[in-house]
Amino acid sequence: MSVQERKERERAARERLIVATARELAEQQGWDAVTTRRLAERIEYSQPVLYSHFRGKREIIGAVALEGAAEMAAALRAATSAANGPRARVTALARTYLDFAERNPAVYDAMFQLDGGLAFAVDDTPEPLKDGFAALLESLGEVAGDGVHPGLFTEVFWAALHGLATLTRAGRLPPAEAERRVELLVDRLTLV
Amino acid sequence: MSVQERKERERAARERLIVATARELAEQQGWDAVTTRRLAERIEYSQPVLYSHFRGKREIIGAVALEGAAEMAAALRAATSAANGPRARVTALARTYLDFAERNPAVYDAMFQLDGGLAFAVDDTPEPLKDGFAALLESLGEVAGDGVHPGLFTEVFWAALHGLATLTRAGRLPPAEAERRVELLVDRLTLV
DNA sequence: CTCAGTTGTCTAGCGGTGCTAGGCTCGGGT
DNA sequence: ACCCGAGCCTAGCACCGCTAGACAACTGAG
Repeated sequence: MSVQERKERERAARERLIVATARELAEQQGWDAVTTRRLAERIEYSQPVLYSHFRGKREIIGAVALEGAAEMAAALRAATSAANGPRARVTALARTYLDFAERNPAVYDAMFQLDGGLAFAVDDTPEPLKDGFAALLESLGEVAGDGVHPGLFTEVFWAALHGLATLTRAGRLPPAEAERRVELLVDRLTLV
Repeated sequence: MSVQERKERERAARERLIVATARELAEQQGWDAVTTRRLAERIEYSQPVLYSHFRGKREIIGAVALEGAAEMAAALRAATSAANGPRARVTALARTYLDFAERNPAVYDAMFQLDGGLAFAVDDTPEPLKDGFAALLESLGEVAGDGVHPGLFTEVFWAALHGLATLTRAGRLPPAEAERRVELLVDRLTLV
């Protein structure tokens, strides 16, 4: 039976290699450069091997997105747990979110711009995505204000962060004033 | 000279036809379905004709985006001019913005999600785009609050709207509570 | 009225894409 | 020792954006 186990381990390792390589290639040259041929060449296998792990390119993007969601959730929790008081936590959260988006543009795209075939905001949403939202909710729920549903508030705050992240990166907003926009957003949206 | 003028008119008409057809096809079946072949077939010309009007597909997307920006600016101005008082204007603005994004998803994508080769937030930004931002600024500048730069406030508010629009349409936010999110956003961000 | 030249359009094709059918090789179980 | 199936690759499909080059039609000069 050990042979089979070894094969499964190797298979799992190769799957991680595919996802890591796709992510790396996307960060280096953008998602347009992540073609099945190039990806296959980089992992030193032929194209069809990719399809024995994933249904298609979309699923590979989805796998990168899930990896990114887990990382982002961890980053957000690390930042907020190091801050004192609700207000400071929210500021740290916002900065960390935008920082993550700026430092990992390809991963951020996989999560929110591209079609990775992932289900959001429904029952069978993958765990990392739910957990990412939960990480936001933990800090933002504190400052929603009385009578405001924490989930709804989190959605609105998140949408604002997402808008800032995407518009800035797409050149729709000048990057110079980014920090002042964050301050304004936190100032206005949070109570306390 | 009249012959030349007629040809120019026909040429301009055909260019409008290309843009209108691209937009229609994108709204019907998504931008993925807007291929140069299909587009050429719909306008009943061969592919190369497209390239005598536009440098490439990107420019066609850009043309749809400009058309959309002009329409959106007009819609925003119509909505805000019909509302009484700064606060009501902002609410009307937000609703109209999100409504436009929902009703014209392909056009909204052309404006803000896809690469239409357009320059934003710089000197040689095309007029319709500047005007769209101006339409936002007219109503939002009123409620920025003392000491807050109207342009900066407009950028933040716009980012929030953009985030709501894109996340909702991508299935990242449940559509049911959309109206309550707008109310919350306007409540918190606007002073007065 | 003829004819050269320009203008406009088309056919055909290049190099790329995501994806898959079918054959080959090689290792494991009997 | 042999057979068989898993695993991988080569080759190819249909499509993509884009373009070179041939051809037709119209313009304007003689």
